[in-house]
Amino acid sequence: MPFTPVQKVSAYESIVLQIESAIANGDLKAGDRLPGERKLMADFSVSRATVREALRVLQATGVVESRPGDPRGPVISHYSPRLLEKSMSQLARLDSVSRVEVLQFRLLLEGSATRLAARNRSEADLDLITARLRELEASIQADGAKFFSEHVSRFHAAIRRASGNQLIEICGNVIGGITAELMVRRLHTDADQLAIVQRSALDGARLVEAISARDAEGAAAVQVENIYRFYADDLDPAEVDALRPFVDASPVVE
Amino acid sequence: MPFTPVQKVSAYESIVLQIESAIANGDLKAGDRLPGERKLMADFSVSRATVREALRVLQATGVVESRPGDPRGPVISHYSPRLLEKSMSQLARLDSVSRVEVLQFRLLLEGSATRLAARNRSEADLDLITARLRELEASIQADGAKFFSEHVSRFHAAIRRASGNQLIEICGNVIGGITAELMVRRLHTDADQLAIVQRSALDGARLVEAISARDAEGAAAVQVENIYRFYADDLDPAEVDALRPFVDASPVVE
DNA sequence: GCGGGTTTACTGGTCTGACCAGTAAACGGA
DNA sequence: TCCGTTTACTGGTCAGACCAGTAAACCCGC
Repeated sequence: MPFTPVQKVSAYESIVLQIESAIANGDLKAGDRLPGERKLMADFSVSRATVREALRVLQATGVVESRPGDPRGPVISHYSPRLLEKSMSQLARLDSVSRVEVLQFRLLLEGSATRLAARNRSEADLDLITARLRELEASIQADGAKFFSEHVSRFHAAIRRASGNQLIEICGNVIGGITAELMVRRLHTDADQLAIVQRSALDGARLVEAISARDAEGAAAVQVENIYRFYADDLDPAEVDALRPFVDASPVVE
Repeated sequence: MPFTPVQKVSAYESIVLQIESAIANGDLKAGDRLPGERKLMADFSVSRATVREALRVLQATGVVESRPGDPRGPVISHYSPRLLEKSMSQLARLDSVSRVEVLQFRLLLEGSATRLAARNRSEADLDLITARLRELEASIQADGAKFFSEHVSRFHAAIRRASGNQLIEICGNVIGGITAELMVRRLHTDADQLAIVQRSALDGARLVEAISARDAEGAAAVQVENIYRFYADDLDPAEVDALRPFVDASPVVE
């Protein structure tokens, strides 16, 4: 018998559902305004407390934004990766998720982003990437490894942007942010910071060259190899072994 | 001047922040209980309405769960991919995100999941994958394309599970769910459903063989090729072109 | 007629205090 | 010792109130 389990939905949940489906089917779209809380409480015939709880969850899930005092009411948000960021770092921080899994995922995303960037980049993309590389180099010249993590993040972000795939770009940004913490720790524990960082900048230059030449496989290989080498010393043999497939999948073309 | 923009945090936000950081630094962990709302309102010295709004956003972001009548109070949740699912389908459904981007991402994830599965699968993994393939074949025998999408999803999910990378697994599950809609539409519009579906099942058999033989590259190639072919007819040449790199990166080994 | 300060009518944020249906643990009788 | 009953409490909802803050309407001097 195809009975479905009953699910009692509370008043505020029903409001959330109604508003979400109004957005899903196009009745409401980003930028539109919801009525104020007092109007909503009349529309749904619930108390204000209930309306507010509904608005709170819509706000927490990035669906609407409200500002006190605004007579125009809450506004349907434009997309922001905030929620994705939050949920993915939640996942990555799980005890059951190992460093290796995070690094595998990173290699995967950065590798493809780079491959796509080399294929699809516009001149403007290339300019931005080059500019970010220059900033990175200048920062190393001036302050050594001090601001390396910030600048290399921006450099990589520019490459992801050039990939033309927003899914890869945004997931890459998120994972990049998470691994940035690892990176800072990595640099902190290593005496030979400067050598590592300079090596990374050199790889960056080769990378930009390959992207500029639209050499997708070459670019991806340099990128993946660079990231891999950055963490490799820190990992034990088993971990290294688990990472190899992601590096070898993009053989370095010399 | 390094001034930081002031950010007034409201009462309920402060509560959310405090509870979240208590979890982050280990004072609270999954399974632990929060005091009831009345106790919390005394602890934070705010009204119950404020406590409830805080609990609502914690609940919406999957941090806590509460059940009416439970004298033990709200409980800190175990991780669930619900939020990740929600935020990623939010992203994938954006108008600015094209079908091709979603499919690229899917090829990327399924390809690596398969590669890893072939390397890392346990015997139990292999058994489960095989069982899912048998179910898929039986379903086609009995009902043709009718339940294809459900069964093939479960088959792929089993492979992702065997990959041993939870990031790839969960993201793959999410994207799988999203593309399942595309799949249903695809099958609906095609007169030759049965042929497509049978072909897919054949690929599945080759896939299981390769995973069983721990042939990572072979498995990945079959998987990616299969998914690609499934949608290829539906796409225009430019879209096909954007997908090729993801297919060619795993050359078919005959 | 037109800018710029002032008023005003609202907004969202918070509080108090109340009632209800439902739960789980303590209680009590067999 | 077991099982039904009570009970004290839970979360969900409501009504009504106050406040700080906003934006648009207003009005005044020019």
